[in-house]
Amino acid sequence: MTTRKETKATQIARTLAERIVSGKLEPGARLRQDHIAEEFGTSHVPVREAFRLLEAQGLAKNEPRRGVRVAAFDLNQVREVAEMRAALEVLALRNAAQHLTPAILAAAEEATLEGDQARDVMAWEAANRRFHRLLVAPCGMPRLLAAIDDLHAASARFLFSAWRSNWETRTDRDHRAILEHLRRGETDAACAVLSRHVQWIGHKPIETASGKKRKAFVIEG
Amino acid sequence: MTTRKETKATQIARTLAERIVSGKLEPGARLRQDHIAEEFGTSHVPVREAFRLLEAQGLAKNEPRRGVRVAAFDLNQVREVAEMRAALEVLALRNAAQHLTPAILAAAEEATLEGDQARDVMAWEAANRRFHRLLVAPCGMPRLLAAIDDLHAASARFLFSAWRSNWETRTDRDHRAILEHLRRGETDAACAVLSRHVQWIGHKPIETASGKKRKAFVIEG
DNA sequence: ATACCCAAAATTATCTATAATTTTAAAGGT
DNA sequence: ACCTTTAAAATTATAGATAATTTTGGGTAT
Repeated sequence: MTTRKETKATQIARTLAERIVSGKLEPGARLRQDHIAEEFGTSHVPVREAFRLLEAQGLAKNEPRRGVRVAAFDLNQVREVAEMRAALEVLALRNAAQHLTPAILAAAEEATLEGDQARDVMAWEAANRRFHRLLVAPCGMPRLLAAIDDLHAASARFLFSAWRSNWETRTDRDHRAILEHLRRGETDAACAVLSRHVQWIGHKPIETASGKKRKAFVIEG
Repeated sequence: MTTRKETKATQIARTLAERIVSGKLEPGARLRQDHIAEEFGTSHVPVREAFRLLEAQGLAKNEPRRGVRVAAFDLNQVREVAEMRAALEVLALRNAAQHLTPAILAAAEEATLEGDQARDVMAWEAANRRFHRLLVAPCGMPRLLAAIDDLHAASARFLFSAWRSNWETRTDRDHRAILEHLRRGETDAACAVLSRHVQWIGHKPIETASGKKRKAFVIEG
C-alpha cells in the first residue's frame, strides 16, 4: 500500500528548490523540462506542474514559450525580501507572543546555541530557521506562516550564494536579546529587535566561478 | 499570427479566479478538471496548471488524488488577510511615499470619488483597489506588490460574499485622510490611518442561498 | 435498521504522441 | 565582411490515451 501524500510534482519541486536555494543551480540557469523529466524518470507533465510551484515561491521565472529559468536576484531583491520578512515576522510574533511557553523559549535558546556552534553555513541556516520558526509558529495564521517560509527560502539563497564555503562561528546576540525580552513579556521590545535583526544585510566580497571578485549581499538574520 | 503572451493555463486560472472571488463558485465547491477542460475547449493538462496557480493565490486547495476545491474561509482567515494587508501595504507605502507625485495623488483622489459614487459592490471594489494600487505601486518592489495583489483578491472574496446585492453608497473618509497626510508629507500619519483602515472588519447579516441568515465578516478597506 | 464489504463508476495522475513556437546556424545577397 | 533571410534543430505547449486511486452504491450478514 503505497499511500503517499506527496505527488511527483511536489517531489520534483522540492528537490529543485533545494538545488536553487543551495546554489547548485545558478541564477538564470535554464530548467529544461525534458532533461529534468528524464532525470526523475517521469514524463514532462509533472515537471511542468513543479515549475509552477517554484514560480509561486519566487525561485523560478517562466516566460511562455521561452522556457523556465532560475530566478535572478540583485541587491534590490535582497532588500525587498528582508523588509517583507521584517514586516511579516513582527506581525507573526505579535500574534504568537501570548501563546509562547517556557518550553518553546527553551527550544529556541537551544537552536541559537546550535547556530553559534555551526561549522558550515548549511548548519547555521538550519538552526537559524528553526529559531525563527519556533517563535512565530504559535500565531496560528497558516497563510502568514507559508508566506514567511517562502521568504526564508529566498533569504537562504542569498546567504548560500555568498558563504558557499569558509564559514566562521559567531555568537548571535540578537537572538538572545529577543528571547530575553520575550521571557520578560516585553513584546514590543522583542519585535523591535527582531525587525532590526532581520533587516540587517551583510556585505561580503566573494569569488565567482569565473575567478573574478564581486560583492555579495546577504541577509543573515 | 496569434502571438499571445498568455498561456491557456493562465487564461483558465484568471477566469476561475474571477468566479471564485465574485462568489459564482462557492467555498468548498469541487473543481473537476475534465469538466473545466471541456468548458474551455482544452485538454486537462492546462487545467491542472491553472489549479496550481489558484493554489498559490490561496483561492483553491488541492488534496492529492482527491481533487481540488475552492478554498473555504472563516473569520480567522478574514482577520489574517486583513492583518497581512495592513503590514505589507504600510511597508509598501513607506517605500513609495518619496516617489508619489501630485499627479498620482490626484488620480487616487479621483478613484476615491468614483468609489463614493459606486452603485454596486463590484464597482466600489474596483475603485477601491485602484486607490490602494496607485499609492503603493511606486515602491518599486515587485514581489511585495504581487503579494499585496493576492491579498486584495482574498479581501474581495470576503466582500462579495456579503454584499452580493444591496450596496449603499457612502463617502470614504479614511481615503481622504490618507491623501491629505501624504500631500503634507506626513508619511507616518498616513501609514497609521492606512493600517487602521485596512484592518477594519465589517459585520453584516446576510441571507444564504438556502434562506438561512448568517453573519458575514468583511474587509472593507 | 445498521454496519461492513465488495464491485462498478467516476475522477485524478501520469505517460506517449503531436503540434506550435523559438532558438540556432548556415546560406545567400548587398 | 556584414546583414538579412531561410531552413533545421531544439524546446515548449497541448492533445489523446492509459494506469492508479478514490468515491459511490448495492447487497449481505449481524
